[in-house]
Amino acid sequence: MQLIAQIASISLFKGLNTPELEALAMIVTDQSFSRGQHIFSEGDEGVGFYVVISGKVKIYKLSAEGKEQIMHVFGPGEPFAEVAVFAGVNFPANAVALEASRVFFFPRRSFVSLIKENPALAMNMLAELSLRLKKFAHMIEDLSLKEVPGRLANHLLLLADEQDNEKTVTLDLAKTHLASLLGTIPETLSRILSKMGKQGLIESQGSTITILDHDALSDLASGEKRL
Amino acid sequence: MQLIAQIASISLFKGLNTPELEALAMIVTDQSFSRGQHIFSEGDEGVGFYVVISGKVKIYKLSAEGKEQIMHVFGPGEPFAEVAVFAGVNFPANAVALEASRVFFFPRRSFVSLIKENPALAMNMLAELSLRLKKFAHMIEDLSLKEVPGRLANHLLLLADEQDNEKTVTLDLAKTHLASLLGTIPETLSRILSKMGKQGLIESQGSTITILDHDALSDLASGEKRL
DNA sequence: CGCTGCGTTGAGCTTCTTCAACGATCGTGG
DNA sequence: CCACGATCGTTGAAGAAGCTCAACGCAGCG
Repeated sequence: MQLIAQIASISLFKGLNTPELEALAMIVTDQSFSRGQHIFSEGDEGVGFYVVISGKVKIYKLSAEGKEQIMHVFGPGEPFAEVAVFAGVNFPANAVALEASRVFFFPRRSFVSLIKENPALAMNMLAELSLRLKKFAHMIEDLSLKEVPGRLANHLLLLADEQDNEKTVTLDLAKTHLASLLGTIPETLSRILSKMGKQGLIESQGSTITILDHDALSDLASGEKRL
Repeated sequence: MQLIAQIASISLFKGLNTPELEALAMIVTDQSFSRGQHIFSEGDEGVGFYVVISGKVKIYKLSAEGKEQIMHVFGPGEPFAEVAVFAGVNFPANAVALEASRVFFFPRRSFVSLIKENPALAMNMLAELSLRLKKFAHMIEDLSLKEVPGRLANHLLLLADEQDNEKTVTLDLAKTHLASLLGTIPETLSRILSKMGKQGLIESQGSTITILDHDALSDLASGEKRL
């Protein structure tokens, strides 16, 4: 059946055999959300976790004044909200579909019993959480040790790497969202992009950015130079 | 034997039976570090993880200009550097003993095989990593959404809570370190402490701080008010 | 066609950092 | 046991980075 195949294609579940995948198929719920729709809110009871099948989901926090910090944007194949499952706490952030999205939901109780029977699944989950932790550590480092141009440069280089394209990068996020992900606001991002353009580091046209001076971006990203 | 008892008292290993604890005792290395001594550096190969037995260990990152961001300070009973074990990567940060410390080291390979045999251990580790993730998420939120006074207020309230003392709090860290943990510098921290004092929120004498206006601190911590 | 969300730009201001100086404390070696 | 150096904490003055507020063009969509 198609469902099993879809579950098997999730990297978190790789290495599982057919009966195990079937067990997962038994407990999963298939959910769809339209653009802008709320998946859960900070403080909701953490009754399970999700895997993005298609679309894009942002996890974010809001300040008292309404400023948003995006913690993560998840795409197809990526699990989110696992923390609530294993720490046994309420969701510590909000989740919204950035575009029409389909997600699989795995309820906590059933999933925990599966994982207890299944060392491979446990190891996959440990690896996943560890990587997440590493990303967060990097984010903390960026926020406190680098200025916005450095964070942006870093992000652009990462994108170039992911997209296998030395020179031309396509922003996968609206600039407003990118600003929030970098821990700043759209105005600041806009100014810095234009400054980078004037100094010949990049060329920016809409969501397409051409990297003109890779080395200068690297220097910015490592905090060795300033704009 | 004493070693087994010490291992058993580590909360990460709670619920394990005697043979399992003995297996851990077989692979552990007992290490001691004096104040200021280096435990590992960013980029070192992640060959295992640690548990603090006594003393205090700080995990931190350095910027290009030498500014430090403390990611975490671990005390007795707390494990650190697990990420390297499960993500199979090099240490992403530096570790130094803040005072004379004793730590247990568990080598990666042996530990991974133990965890594969042992669902309870896996679940404990998952819970541990999840909590860590939650703390980091909170730190990111603080860094990007709150100003320094808010972060400090938050920290003081947390300490008061931990220390079960509504009014009087003892800083467990040198102010220089506290500043680094809050993502700022000693000068700024000092100014804010004195400002909080002038406004009657706290009274600060060395590392002892008396909370005079709990509500005002709460307002600061949630970002609803300013100093 | 108007509306709404996005992106950009300018001016002013707040917050925080930098640089510098100085007093206090603490541990250590003479 | 004292003296010295090092670390720590504090304070002041100046500067930089980024935020707020406001205005405006532009595109997409209902």
